Amino acid sequence: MCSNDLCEIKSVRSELIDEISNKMKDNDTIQKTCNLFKILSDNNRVRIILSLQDRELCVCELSLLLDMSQSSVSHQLRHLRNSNIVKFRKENKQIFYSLNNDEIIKLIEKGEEYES
Amino acid sequence: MCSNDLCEIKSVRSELIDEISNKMKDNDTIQKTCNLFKILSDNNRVRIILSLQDRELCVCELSLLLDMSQSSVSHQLRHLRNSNIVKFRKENKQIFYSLNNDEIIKLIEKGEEYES
DNA sequence: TGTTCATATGAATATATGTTCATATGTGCT
DNA sequence: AGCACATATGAACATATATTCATATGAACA
Repeated sequence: MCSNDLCEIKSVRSELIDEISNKMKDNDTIQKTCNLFKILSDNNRVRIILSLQDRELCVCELSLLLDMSQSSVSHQLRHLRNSNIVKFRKENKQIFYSLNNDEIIKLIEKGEEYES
Repeated sequence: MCSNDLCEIKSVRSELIDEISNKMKDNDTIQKTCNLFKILSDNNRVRIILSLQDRELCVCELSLLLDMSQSSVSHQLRHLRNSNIVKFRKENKQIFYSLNNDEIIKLIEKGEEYES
């Protein structure tokens, strides 16, 4: 028997559901992970990250390399900054971006390896 | 010197950009990876996947467990089916969903481990 | 065959997100 | 001080996506 108002189903295994619910990861943890994956869900953002592997590039070089407008690159870099994925360094008029570390590359590669 | 119309920047390192461009991964590969990450960018979808680890559940059990409407669960399961992440089995009136394999769990855990 | 349970699905809605456009900020140079 | 280069940013716009609502489909059962 099932006494919920979400659905009328009678054949729910309540004990199993309770058990899974208790073992379920903390929602904040899941949300944090999802936010990271969301960063990696955009083609242009991933291409920016891949471009910054092993070197630093300035905004216009990224813009030129990836065929994106300067504004678009800048907006995406802001997301990557906020997510602590990239850092930057000012040199004269230019701002050079680079990866904070290689962890993000490894994660992308794990995604790439999935079912391939 | 730089002869592009994307930006007016003169200090672009053209040779470096060409080199990176040549080494850049195939765009289809990147897009495919991004699509996978996009699947994992939604909290409810990830919770469905985590719930299906080690067992099969029917739609209403998922709905009850995750406090989502039946319709919403069903829509999300469609995405997971289309991405080949889950499979299903019919038993009488119910449809039991389960993971195709554990690769997706491992990927989620990799994301969780990132900067933690 | 009519009813209930279980799930799927299309349309509508609200929200989130990426890009563009215009402009602001800031640096170096003449 | 004025100008060109380099980047950042807010607003507007278009698109994508998640949820809800209503309804369709389908199986079991009386």
